[in-house]
Amino acid sequence: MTDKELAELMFPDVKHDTEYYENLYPERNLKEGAVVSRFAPSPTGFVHMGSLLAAFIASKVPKETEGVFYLRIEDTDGKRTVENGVQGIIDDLKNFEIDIDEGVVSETEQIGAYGPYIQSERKEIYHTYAKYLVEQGLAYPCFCSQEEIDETRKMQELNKERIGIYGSYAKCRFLTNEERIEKIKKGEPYILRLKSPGDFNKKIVLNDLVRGKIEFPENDMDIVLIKSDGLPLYHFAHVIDDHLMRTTHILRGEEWISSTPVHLQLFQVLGFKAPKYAHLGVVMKIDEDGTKRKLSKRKDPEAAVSFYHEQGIPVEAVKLYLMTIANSNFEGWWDQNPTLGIDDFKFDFKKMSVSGSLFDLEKLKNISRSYISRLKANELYEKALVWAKEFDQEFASILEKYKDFSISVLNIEREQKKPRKDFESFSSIKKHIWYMYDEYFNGDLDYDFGKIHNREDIKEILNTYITKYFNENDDKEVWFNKIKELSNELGYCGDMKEYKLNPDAYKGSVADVSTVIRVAATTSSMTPDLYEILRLLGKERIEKRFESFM
RNA sequence: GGCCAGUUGGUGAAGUGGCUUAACACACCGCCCUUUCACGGCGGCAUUCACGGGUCCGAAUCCCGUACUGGUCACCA
Repeated sequence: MTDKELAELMFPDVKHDTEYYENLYPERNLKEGAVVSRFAPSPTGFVHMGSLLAAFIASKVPKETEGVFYLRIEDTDGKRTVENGVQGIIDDLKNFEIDIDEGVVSETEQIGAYGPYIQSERKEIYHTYAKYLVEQGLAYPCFCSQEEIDETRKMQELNKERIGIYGSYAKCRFLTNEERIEKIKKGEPYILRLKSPGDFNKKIVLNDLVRGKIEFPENDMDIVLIKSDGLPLYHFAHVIDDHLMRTTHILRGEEWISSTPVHLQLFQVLGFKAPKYAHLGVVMKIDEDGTKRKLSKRKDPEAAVSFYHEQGIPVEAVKLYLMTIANSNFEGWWDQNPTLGIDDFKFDFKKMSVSGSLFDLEKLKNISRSYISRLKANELYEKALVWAKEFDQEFASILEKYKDFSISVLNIEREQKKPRKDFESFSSIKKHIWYMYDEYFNGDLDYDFGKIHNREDIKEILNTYITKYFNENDDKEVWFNKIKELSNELGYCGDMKEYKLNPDAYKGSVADVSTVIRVAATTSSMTPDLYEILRLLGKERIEKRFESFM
């Protein structure tokens, strides 16, 4: 019996030969140096920081080289897939403005000429290549039961041997085709294994784009190619798909490094040209017990990419953060080129950190603060509004109702060489400016006065200010001079330097007087420029607030 | 346990044999500026690059060993 007959018996449904698919999915006609890469998650729900980093880099490099970035769904393991998992991934990518050129664009839609981009829809393709391997005598059916495999493992553990199906442990490898065919005809269940040509004593070199040369023993395990459910194992699917989709660069997490020898071998056995590999360091977190570990979807809410979307951390800020993790020279570059964006920066694999970096939320927030501070007031307004419409409708309606006013509020101490950096996210805006809106400025308000506690003193300051010194039309200098006069009139020191020299000679200083006005108008002793705030609030509102306080 | 990789301050890191008395950024601390809070400015924060040996006139940088950390060893991806 020949291998061909065996193959025919095992894969009776295969209609085409491998040539057919090679022609169906021809080499891409791209310019020299164009990178084709992909993001290929399994649909387990949402994207987390670590995968987002991989997706981000994988999308950036093609962008730089006029290549192609596509999304493929790896759902060959039914147990892993989660309801709405695909949609979750698509949403997360969309939220972070990682655009795909090809692949799965919605639960029901795929675009591009190299599909299908969902592995469970590619069964026939895998079978075609599996059949080819059987025909060539490079793969064989294995009839071992799970129990037998476990048995072998136990024995190997006992003898301190390498664990796995290789050499003489690959029992079914030595069956004759007659025996194989007979078993199949009897209906014995089987899977497909690679007849590994590798030699454990020989070395194979992986030239990783990030890590450089890594040397491994060749793979000699007869790994599973097709599972009993007829779907391929990851390794097999990866090789077939990335070849047929003409991927040039595989960017993935470092957890894949150790299986790369298997992949390289598969490429070779199938006669494919192997792509370039770049294994990215994973994003880590310090656990409660002080140890480093991979950021986990289940344990760490901040690992979910949707968390940042909800928090209103601008997508640009997250990308900026990822870029600084990916290439540490980016931060300095951005500082030198504040008007340029990530797209203008050239990513460099060699500058990528090899070991997994700790996820630093503080740093992210800081970057977010800087980013927001560089926005024009109207840009900030628009972005904040988009966020609020999704996560804080009440605030959104207020922003819309008082559009110009809101932009003015957001503009306080903004468009200047060193703008304020008090908003770390869109969600934090409200807590900094709520008092500018009467809708929020009511009910039981909590006034936080500084040094001056005496109610009579406070009343005196407010009364004198509003009756004698307040004029809406004053410019800032006049205004502040009046505050000084007011201070002097009531026994506070109008000059800070003088006050610091002689604090005991006065009831307090102009700073204390300002604080009283500030707090009466806003309840908070920590606000940006008082003059601007009073100006925007307007006389009527200020009077009302002072009165209601008194 | 086998295989692979990594180890520079609280964090991210620069650094590829002399220019390093170890950049820069975040965090933290101090001072200054200042009508509050911020912003900003200045300064502090690793006598030392996991440890031990070796090579060399010279090592964070090269070699060996040890320790520790991470990854991986499935009909998961």
